[in-house]
Amino acid sequence: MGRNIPQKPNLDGLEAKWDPYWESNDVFRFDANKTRDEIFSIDTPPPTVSGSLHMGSVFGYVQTDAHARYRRMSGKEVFYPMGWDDNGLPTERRVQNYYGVRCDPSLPYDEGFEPPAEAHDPPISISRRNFIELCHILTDEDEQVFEHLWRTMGLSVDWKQTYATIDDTAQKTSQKAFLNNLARGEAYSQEAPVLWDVDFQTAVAQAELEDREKGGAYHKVAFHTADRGKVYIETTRPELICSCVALVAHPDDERYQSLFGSTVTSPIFGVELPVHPHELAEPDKGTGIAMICTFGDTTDVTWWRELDLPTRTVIQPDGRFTSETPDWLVNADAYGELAGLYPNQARRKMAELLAESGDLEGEPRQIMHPVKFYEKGDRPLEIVSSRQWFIRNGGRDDDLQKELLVRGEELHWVPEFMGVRYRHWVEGLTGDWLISRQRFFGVAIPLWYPLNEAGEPDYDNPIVPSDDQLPIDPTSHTPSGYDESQRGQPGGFMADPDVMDTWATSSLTPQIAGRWLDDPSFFERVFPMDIRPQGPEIIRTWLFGSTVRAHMEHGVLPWHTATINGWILDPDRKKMSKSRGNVVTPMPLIEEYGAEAVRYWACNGRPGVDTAVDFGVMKIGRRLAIKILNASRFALGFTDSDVDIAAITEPIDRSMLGGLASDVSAATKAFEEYDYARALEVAEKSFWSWTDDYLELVKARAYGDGAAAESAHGALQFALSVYLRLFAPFLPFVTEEVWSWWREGSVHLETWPTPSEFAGVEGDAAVLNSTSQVLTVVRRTKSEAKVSMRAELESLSVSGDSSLLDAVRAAEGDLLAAAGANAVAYVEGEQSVEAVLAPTS
RNA sequence: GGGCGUUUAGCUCAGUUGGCUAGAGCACUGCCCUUACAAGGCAGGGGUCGGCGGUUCGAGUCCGUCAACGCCCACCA
Repeated sequence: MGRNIPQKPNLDGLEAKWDPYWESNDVFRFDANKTRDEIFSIDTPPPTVSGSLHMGSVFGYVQTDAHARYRRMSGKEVFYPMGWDDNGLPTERRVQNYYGVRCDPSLPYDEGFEPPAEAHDPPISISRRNFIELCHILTDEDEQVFEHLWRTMGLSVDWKQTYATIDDTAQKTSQKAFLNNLARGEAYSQEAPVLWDVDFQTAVAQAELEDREKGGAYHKVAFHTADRGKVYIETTRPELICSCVALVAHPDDERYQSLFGSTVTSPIFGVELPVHPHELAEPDKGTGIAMICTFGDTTDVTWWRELDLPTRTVIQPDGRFTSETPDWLVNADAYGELAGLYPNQARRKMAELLAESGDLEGEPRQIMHPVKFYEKGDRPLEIVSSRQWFIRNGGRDDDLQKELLVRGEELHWVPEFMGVRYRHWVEGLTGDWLISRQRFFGVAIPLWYPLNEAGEPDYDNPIVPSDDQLPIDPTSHTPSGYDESQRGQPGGFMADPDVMDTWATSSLTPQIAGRWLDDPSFFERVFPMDIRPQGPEIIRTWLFGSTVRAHMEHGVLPWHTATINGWILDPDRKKMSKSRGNVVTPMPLIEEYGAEAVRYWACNGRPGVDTAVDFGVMKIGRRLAIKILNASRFALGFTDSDVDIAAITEPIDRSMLGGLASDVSAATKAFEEYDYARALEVAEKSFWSWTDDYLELVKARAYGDGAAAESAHGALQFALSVYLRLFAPFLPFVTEEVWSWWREGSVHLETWPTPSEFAGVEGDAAVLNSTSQVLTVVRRTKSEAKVSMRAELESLSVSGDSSLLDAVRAAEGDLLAAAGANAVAYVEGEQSVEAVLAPTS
């Protein structure tokens, strides 16, 4: 076998060389003919393609790839698909900004519409179908950018196993699962107050909320009692006085006992309002008595529901105050000042009105307080009553909650403490999972509603499509038994206009990637999956949602293990965010340091541990990769033939292999525990001592000939084969490059090294270890004397117990050559080494 | 207010069931062109392991407590 070893090997171009090779040779192709126990399946997170690429996008994926490569080498058939999460709001928002368009569902489809070459300003209004087409065009482009990144990073994905959360399979899967939920009573629709984003004009779910500290002001406002007295409330939202339905105080609050059961009238508007006791009212908050509006916050919703209060809505879905004067206002004149305003404008106006009327006590008191936002939104959420679809998630059902908590305990969490986040989330749920969104680019709720003779929909008896019709868009498909001309007509039907939230579809990634509906045999071979790798921030959404869906649909956990990666921080250990302008993107780093270096950095981050982008670590990774090239060149440079392991006879050679065998065990154990970082550390530490000590010790012998030289050649080849395989999960390009110098096929399809390979060549690790220690002293002596490492020794004396002396004696020839000594004196006694330099002539 | 995590050399981090004379890399200092590697190698200096208190023959490692930082959750009138 001829070897083709470059004179001056380097890392440049390895990504571009090996990625196409792997693809064209089907190296990572999944063979679905294997049985379930032969398969290792991965529920890869589908990245949001419309999102920005940053180091967080690389971090977790590389860690998962290391697992995938390890399992593949360990003999598993690895199911490693890749999905793209392209449906949903992020894509819509990106399309709006990218092209300068707005979706207007009332417009007709324009067949000849050409997307603007650059963002149009002001935005063009286009039909829903045109808008969706643009979403597809742009996500296709975004997906290519992601695929290019993943390939450059060397992810060992089977690129024939891809899906997108908006493709037909995903839509069909999502709709079928929803219809199953509906049939089993796990999905239901309801008219109810929901959290509402006024910019996107859609409902949002509890899982998508975040609190932000915002400035506000307490306004102390007088309500009037029947006996012309005043009762003060404090509110940050005086503009909602017109939607006030009651006052509330704690039942034990002495101050308000006399008011319970009586009524007060609101300032400005003169509306008569009851005063109720309720446990949730906190005596020490504000004045201890609060106004209940429909709806100012989620507590209002609780009071409204529990006290059975009327609904007086003033805020419209677009966030403005209604332009129609509400009919419940007694003094309606003032309302004209508020009509059409946004809440913050109305708040200022209302404060003026209250000041004028003398109902505002003192100046508003400025405070900072947490305000609920949609995580992708820019303005505070409002609460709007509307009809929405929900999937039960245990938020309103103790039995289901218990079942889901048990699932969380069954799941193997890596690291273990991440399971706590799941438990807390499930325990803290306050309602079912709101899945409907009043948006466009998503999987449609696959339902129609019959219209009665008055043209009103019967929401309780939706018209359900048959399985073979899926996927459907009810706004363009006609339900069977009806004619399209009956759409919107009395006695006819109407489509559910909503789409499902992205998570309602991505919670089914195991079913989508696993071909649940189209190929049951395939599904059985990959599901439940082995691992779900993901970030910690989506435990409450993706992980929990997936658990709910699999629990309901299949009665099992969707995976055996969840590996949760850490959070990525910028080089200054700050959270990366666009607004901070500290987002680090991967491509420039890959160009500067190489993909292997970035992979090395990612694999150095411990499982679940927050990790800063660290160029220093990348440099180390790059240096390691270069070292592998050079050491390999050395190890393979002596002979073109494979040396039989029987030729490995020298004690130090066998000693080196003995030590390597235990390193292999340690790395394997770490990988089995999903600790890729430890596996890398073990391999790296072992490799550096191999190059620093063993290679130096055997160098002279290896350059010679005869049996002693052949033993060294054999040991070098043997060890190199092991090291390349140990590093293959982390540094796939450089290991493949070296493998190609002397072996056929891909190193990534080779067997993971096992201790049994070492049978017959294992020696006592002490020989190499002891000799290395002696060599270190020799080096120190030379270093302190400031002479070359090639300087000759006049004498070399080793003291220690007999086992140490025997160990060194076994490697004496190599030690003499590496140390530059003529002889070693062995002395039984205290352990020490004495090296004396020869006088320089 | 509750929970989880982190706190080890100037920096970034290891340290697996308690045995450590506490490690690595970067940075710093010195030396070495040695035929795998100068985009390198060898060697060196540098730490009261966040504070306090306990358990133990022995604690970076276990327990309690406090503090700082980060994240998550919470009804935000």
